[in-house]
Amino acid sequence: MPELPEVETIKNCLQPLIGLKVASIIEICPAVVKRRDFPSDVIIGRPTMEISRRGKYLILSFSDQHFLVIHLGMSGRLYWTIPGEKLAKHTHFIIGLEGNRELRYEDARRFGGIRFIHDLASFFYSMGPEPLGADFGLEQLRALLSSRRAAVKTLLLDQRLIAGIGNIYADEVLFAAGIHPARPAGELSEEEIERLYISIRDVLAKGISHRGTTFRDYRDGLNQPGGFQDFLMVYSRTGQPCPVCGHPVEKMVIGGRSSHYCPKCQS
DNA sequence: AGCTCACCCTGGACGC
DNA sequence: TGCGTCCAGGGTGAGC
Repeated sequence: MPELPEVETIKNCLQPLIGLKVASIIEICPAVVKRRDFPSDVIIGRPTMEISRRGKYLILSFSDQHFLVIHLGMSGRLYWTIPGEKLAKHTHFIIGLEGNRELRYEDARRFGGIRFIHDLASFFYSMGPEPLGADFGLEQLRALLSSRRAAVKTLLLDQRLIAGIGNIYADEVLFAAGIHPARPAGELSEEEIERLYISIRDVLAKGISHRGTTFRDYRDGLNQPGGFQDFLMVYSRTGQPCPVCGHPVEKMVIGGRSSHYCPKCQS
């Protein structure tokens, strides 16, 4: 389940590919291409100019406004290797690069996808701010939550409000903030909003520093697992003792998503 | 406008 | 052992 910290880690791993020219594109499973503003061979011969991230999307930039925008869904992997390496079972897309390297896209459950896009700004038009960005402030978070009746967790998952938070980090952020995930967002106190703001930045940053969470499928840009799973406090720990107070972690469904929390530490 | 929910997909866990 | 069932989840869009 690649969320912001996982995609950021992949982005960092792929930086050595910048400047390498695209030699070939092999679409093993064309269905993973969700949008095609231009034919794939248009970028052959062009170097990758930039590899960046927006929310949970990874962006490969080529000259003249040609972008490959990749979402990994829940089981997607994007990593580089050498062409001779054995092909994994669910490899759907391969970008051959000069220098005997290739970028492979794997996705067992096919929730993810690749988009060939010209107008990046319009694609990301409705996406919320980057929570680790310098321009994401407490004021902004307060405004997003005010007078909303939906559960605070549901709003944290809404990419139009904040970009990049998924189910794992939403649960971990709310635990760190001591806020029950089902609380109506508009009822949070000023102090709780401040704790939430700090926790969002803190937990996401810790996730990045541990190279992401490998709960099951996630691998980084070198096909290696992350390390943050060893630091999860509540996610997928139903029935196990809360690391802080020892009370068993509980699970409930909020907005159709399984949500894990400590009923003593979070209110 | 705000909110909820079904849908897509398939591997893995679990029960019988 | 093998089969059937259920669960996981991001984004999208329908419907209230």
